[in-house]
Amino acid sequence: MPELPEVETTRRGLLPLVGKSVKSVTIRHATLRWPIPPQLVTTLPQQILRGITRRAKYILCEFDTGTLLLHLGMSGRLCLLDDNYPPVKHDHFDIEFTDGYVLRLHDPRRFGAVLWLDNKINDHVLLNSLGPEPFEETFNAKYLIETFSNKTLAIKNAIMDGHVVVGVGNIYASESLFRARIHPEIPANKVSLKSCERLVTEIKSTLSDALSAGGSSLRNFFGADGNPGYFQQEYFVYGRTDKPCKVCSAPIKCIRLGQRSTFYCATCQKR
DNA sequence: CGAATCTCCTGGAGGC
DNA sequence: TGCCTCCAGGAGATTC
Repeated sequence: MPELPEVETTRRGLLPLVGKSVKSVTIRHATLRWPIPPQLVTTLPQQILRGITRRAKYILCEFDTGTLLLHLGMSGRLCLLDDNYPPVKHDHFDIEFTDGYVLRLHDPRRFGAVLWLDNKINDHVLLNSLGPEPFEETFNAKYLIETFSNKTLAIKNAIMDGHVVVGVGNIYASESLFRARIHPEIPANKVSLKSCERLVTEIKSTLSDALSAGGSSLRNFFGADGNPGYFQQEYFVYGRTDKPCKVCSAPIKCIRLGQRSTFYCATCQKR
């Protein structure tokens, strides 16, 4: 499932499309997380793609009359094709450009989204209450302490909440907590300032390490060019149940937290 | 309000 | 080979 580094890698891979003019839009399977708006077929053609930005895990394609919001869900992949190749199963949505390039959404589990935002995008309900981007200066230990002050839920669940900070998915939540030596079950409001400082540092470095590695490592991620644009990244704890901790050799534990697998080292991450 | 649970969906893995 | 069950997971919706 694409986490923030995969989404950002995908966005960068799509940048060659900026400046190009839309020729046609094809919707093959409209029922993603929400229905793909049918009016895209008539509104997008002849518009020029002005820019591609990102907020949280949303990819935002700017046109003159609005913004196309793309989300990859868990199994989504955006391919940049140099010709209109025959679609395969789960190729749900295409934007064909006048020079032959095609932006194609492939999403087997259909948790992804394609939406059209008319208004100022920051007013949209999906975007207007998001927390800071992890790489922003405003995401710091002081902010975390204040945000956590009334939160009793487990710290791991807290950092996966997009209203706290965006872009920390299940893999990087476990990885960041390990690197910060924080037990995932500690109530958020019990995490000390020192620990929050380490956590902020490690969330930033974990995500930026993954970004420089070209995304993450899950089997269904592909770069925007359609190739497996990643290499297997070494995790400290994620998916390493019972394997030795890379720091202390104790066996890695796996528990369920908020219906999600959570990995940690009981020796390195004290309660 | 916060917190926990439910839900969407398909493919792959494992059991028999 | 086939069928069944379980699991994976982003994040909004629902419930308490």
